[in-house]
Amino acid sequence: MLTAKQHELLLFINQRLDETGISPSFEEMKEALDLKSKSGVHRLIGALEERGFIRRLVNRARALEVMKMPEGGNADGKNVARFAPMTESKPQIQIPVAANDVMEIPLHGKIAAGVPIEALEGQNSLSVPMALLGAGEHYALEVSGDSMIEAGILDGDYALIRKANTARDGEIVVALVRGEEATLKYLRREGQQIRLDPANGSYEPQYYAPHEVEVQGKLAGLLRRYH
Amino acid sequence: MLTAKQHELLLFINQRLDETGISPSFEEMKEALDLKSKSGVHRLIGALEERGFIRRLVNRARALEVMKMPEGGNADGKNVARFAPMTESKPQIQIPVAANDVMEIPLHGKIAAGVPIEALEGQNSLSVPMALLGAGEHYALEVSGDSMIEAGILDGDYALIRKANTARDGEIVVALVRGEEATLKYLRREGQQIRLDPANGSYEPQYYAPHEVEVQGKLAGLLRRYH
DNA sequence: CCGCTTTTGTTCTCTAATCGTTCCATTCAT
DNA sequence: ATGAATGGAACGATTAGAGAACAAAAGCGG
Repeated sequence: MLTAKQHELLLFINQRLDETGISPSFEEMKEALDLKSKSGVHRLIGALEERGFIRRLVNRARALEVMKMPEGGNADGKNVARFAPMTESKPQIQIPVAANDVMEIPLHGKIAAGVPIEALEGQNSLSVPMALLGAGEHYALEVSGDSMIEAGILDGDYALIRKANTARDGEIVVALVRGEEATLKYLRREGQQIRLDPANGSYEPQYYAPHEVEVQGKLAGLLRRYH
Repeated sequence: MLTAKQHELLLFINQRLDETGISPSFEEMKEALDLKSKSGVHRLIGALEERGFIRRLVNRARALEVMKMPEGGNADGKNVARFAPMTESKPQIQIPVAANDVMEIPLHGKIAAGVPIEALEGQNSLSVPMALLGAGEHYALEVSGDSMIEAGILDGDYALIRKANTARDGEIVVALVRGEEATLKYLRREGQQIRLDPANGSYEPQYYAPHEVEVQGKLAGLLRRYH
C-alpha cells in the first residue's frame, strides 16, 4: 500500500503524535526525512491522504491526524493489553449506497466508564445518513451514562465514531485507558499529560500519561430517538 | 479459486505488507516469483484483483492492499495474543445493505424563537434510518439557538419531527404560537393554560391560552454532526 | 483591534530515477 | 497445432529531490 518514503513519513508522524500530541510541521517532516525542500513532504502527505492513512485540514498548521497504520507498524508498541486492535489490519471498505446517501455501519456495543468497547460484535448495524459522517471508517456505540450530558450527549444516544489514532485538543474521543476501559470524553493535553474531560460537573477530569491512553476514534455524529 | 502462481504471489504480497508495511513493486514481485518479466506479474495482479483478494490504485507505485486471504492462509501469523476476537484477520468487504430501512424526509428549514417554520422549502431533504422514526409523517428542522440545551438539543442539530396535532404533557413539540412563531419546547398543561418550557435556565417558561398554541409535531429523533 | 513579523503551508518548475503498462514474440504443455 | 504462460523491451506515468516565490495563519507589540 505504501512506498518506503510514505511509510517512513507515516511512522514519523505517528511517533510525534504519540509523544507530543502535536503534529509535526512540514519543515520538521522535511528534516526528519532528511530532505532539503518541503515540496516533497507535500507530495508524500498527499499520497498518504489519498490512501486513507492520514487526514488533514488543508491550510492549517500542524493539523494532521493518523487514521490507521500499515500492517507491520504498530502504532505504539507500549500498550500491552489491547481490547481493540486499533489498527484494524484490513479496514472495511464502506461504499456509499447509490440510491440514498446512506451507509451501514457496525454497532459495536455500549460505551461508558468501565465497559470495554468490544462485547457483542453481533450482526448489529445502523443505517446512517452519509451527511453525518464523512470520509473514513466508522462505527457506532450506544452511549451509557451521563458523563457527557453537558455536551448534549445523553444516555441511550448512538455515538457515531470515526476510527482514528489521534485527535486534536478539545475533540470528543473514544479513549481506551490502560487497555481496560473505554470512555467517551473530551481529549485535552496538559504538558506531558493527557486529560480526559467529562462534560458533567459531577465528574472530575482525569489525568494520564500519554502511553496509558489510546485514542480509538473521534465522535463524528450522534443519533437520538425519542420514545 | 486461485492458481498456484496467484496463490504464491498473494502470499508474498501479504507477507511483505505484514513485515514491512510497504507494498512490493512489480520488479520485486517478479523476483520473488522467479519470473523474468513484469508482465506476468501484471496479469497475476489483475487476476487477484478480479477475484477480490487484493485491491489497488492503478498507476500508483506500491499501492497494493490485501482484502482477504484464501482459506488456509492465516493473514498475520505472528500476532500471537489478540484480545479482541477481531473476527477475521482480513475482514470481508462490507457492502452496505441496500438502504431499504431508510426514509427521505423533507428538511423544512430552521426552527427557533421568532422564526416561522415555513421559509425555504427548498429541495432539501435528509435520509434517515427508519429506526429513528416510526410510523407517521415526518420532517426535519435545523435547530437554531440554545433554548433546549439542557435537553441535549444543541444549536445546529437536526430535529426529526413527527407530524401531530396533539401531544402529551412533557413531550417536546414544535409549537406554533399565535400563528406567528414556531419553537421547539416542552409542552405542559397547567389548568386552563398551556405552558411551553425551554430547557435552559436562562429562559423563562411561557404561558398561553390553548387557542394560541398549535402543536405541529412531536420530536421523534435527533441528528448531530461533529465537525 | 491594527499592523507587522514569523512560521507554516502551497505551488511551480526542473531533473532523474523508479515503477507500471502494453504489445509482441517465444516457449511450454497438452 | 493451440491455448496458456512467459520473456522482452519500449513507453508512459508516478515518485522523488531540489529550489524559490508566494499565500495563509499565528503571534506579538502597540
